Amino acid sequence: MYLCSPLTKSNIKIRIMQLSPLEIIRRESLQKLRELGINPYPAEEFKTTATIKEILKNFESFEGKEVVLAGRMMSRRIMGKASFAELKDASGRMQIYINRDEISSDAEGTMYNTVFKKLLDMGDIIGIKGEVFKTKVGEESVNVKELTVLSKSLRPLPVVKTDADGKVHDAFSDAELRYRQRYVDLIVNDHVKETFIKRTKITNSIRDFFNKRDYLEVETPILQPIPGGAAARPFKTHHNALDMPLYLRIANELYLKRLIVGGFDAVYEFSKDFRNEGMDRTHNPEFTVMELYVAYKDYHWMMNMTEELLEKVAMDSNGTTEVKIGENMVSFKAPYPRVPILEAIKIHTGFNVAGMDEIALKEVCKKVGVAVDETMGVGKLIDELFGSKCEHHYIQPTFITDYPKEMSPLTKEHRTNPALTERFELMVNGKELANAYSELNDPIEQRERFEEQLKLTEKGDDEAMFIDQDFLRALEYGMPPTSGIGIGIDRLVMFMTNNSSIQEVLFFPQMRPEKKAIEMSEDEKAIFNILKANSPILLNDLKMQSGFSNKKWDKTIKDLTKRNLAKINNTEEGLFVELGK
RNA sequence: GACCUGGUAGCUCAGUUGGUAGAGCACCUCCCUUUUAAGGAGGUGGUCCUGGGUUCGAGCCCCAGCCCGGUCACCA
Repeated sequence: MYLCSPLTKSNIKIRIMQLSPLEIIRRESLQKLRELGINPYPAEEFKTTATIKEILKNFESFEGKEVVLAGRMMSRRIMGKASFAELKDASGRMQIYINRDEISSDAEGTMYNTVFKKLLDMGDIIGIKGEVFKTKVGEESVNVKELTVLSKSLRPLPVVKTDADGKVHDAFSDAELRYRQRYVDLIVNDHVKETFIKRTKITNSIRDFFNKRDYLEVETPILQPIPGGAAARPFKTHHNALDMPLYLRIANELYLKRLIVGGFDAVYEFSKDFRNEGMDRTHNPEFTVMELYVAYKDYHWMMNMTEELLEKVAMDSNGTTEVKIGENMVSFKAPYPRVPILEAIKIHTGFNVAGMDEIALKEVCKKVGVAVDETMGVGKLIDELFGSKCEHHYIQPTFITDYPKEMSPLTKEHRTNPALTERFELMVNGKELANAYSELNDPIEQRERFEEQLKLTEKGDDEAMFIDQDFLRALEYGMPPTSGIGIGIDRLVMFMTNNSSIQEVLFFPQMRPEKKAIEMSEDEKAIFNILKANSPILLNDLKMQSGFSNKKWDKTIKDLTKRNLAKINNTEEGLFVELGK
């Protein structure tokens, strides 16, 4: 069965055998190209000699010279025997000039009059050979001598125009269409492409920083028998050969620590993690975290490293440490203030909650208007106070340090205060960007912490909590004192590219599936196939050929006509059935 | 999960108290050899998200649903 879905929200439901008029014209053009002996999808390599960016950057050295370019035709201005078009390659856009007498070898000017003007469309991928020149009005252009069809486009692209002032008209801006058809988004929205190029610059910058220090980039399992390292609902799957459940990782922390046990001094991984939870502007079911573990370091060292890293990332991706995020100017220039979480709460609520028990803390929460419930322990209450009363104040990068122990089961106890841990979160623009610890490496305490967590979650949590015995075994062999950090890469990219939605920094954000094609039943297919071969056909003949009973025939033909796949015409010659439009 | 916007031509969008569905661009035909949101003349194109209901009559009103977005809740 032939399926096609026009680029339109109202027709996201996939139509059967229905092409839009624009698509029909393009398919006819495709056929005519073939009839002219032009392969619309040639196999040969097309060797280019330059990119558009190079030409525009060094125009003087290219002017008057011959170049070969390939790209997508984004617009056309046809003026009789000559035309201008816009060619877009991976590096940029430039104008090309096409003259009938230059590109056509025959007297009829077939290449120009028929191929270029009639059979090519906006969106087609072409190759050109020609001479670089400047037009009368000073636009850098290529005077085309040879035109090659490299790939015919069968669907019309959205038409986006930019005027002389740089103002964009009729922008392709519908978020749903942009995310579902990111390829179209990337073709017509240059700034979208820039975002993703910047994303790669950011990850390259981080890799460069770590590799220069001889930190080892590693890969650890995505399929894990025990989803550890964080508390979140995992995606569950099943391994057939082993007949056992497996989980997509929610974090890679416990595996990286095993590698530190194994004797690597510093390992890092860009980890695609998966969490089976809600989706919103800042959460996608799969997302990227960069985790780094360095032996013989503590969280103070990690803060210094983080400052240095982010300053470099800002420079490498934006060329400056001052980055505009929403309405705020944020400076990634080191150093960043360090504020203990209890200090932050004191500053923003006026209450010193240090040493308070659960009852006293709940009292404070009530006074400052933070909702509480029975399941909340000391750690959760402090976290809640910080989250709702303090977090949003930290626009400039700030390390919030020394979180309560209860909230941090993988973190080493604070060297001077046993109620706290050696942990920091880096806040930027009022949101968490990174989370780091002096890692807990006491295997006995680690086991106890896991068991405490188990008790906490038993209170009324639907998230299954497992104790990873193998991880504990590894710790029992001895892990050096280590500091680790996780940086939310999607969030970092959002900051550096000034996007407020995670979907803008993921090529293919998760979406609900488009509506399924309406499948034809076997009976409908049978009728439809007869009809396809003979349309129009006398209704009685069609019925005879189908061999269906009266009832079956009636139902099937009614379903087909209802969906416009078939049409019944009452004429003087009799009742005819023909293919629907 | 709750609430709020929205869904109309290929794209971006109008659409009055409920009375024959509109514009710009794109597309098609014609003119045009340095234009640039090219221009001029003419034309084609619609499951008004889906399904019910009210009505003589629904793009518009009512009910249910679908999908995007936003806000909140949830989320180490």
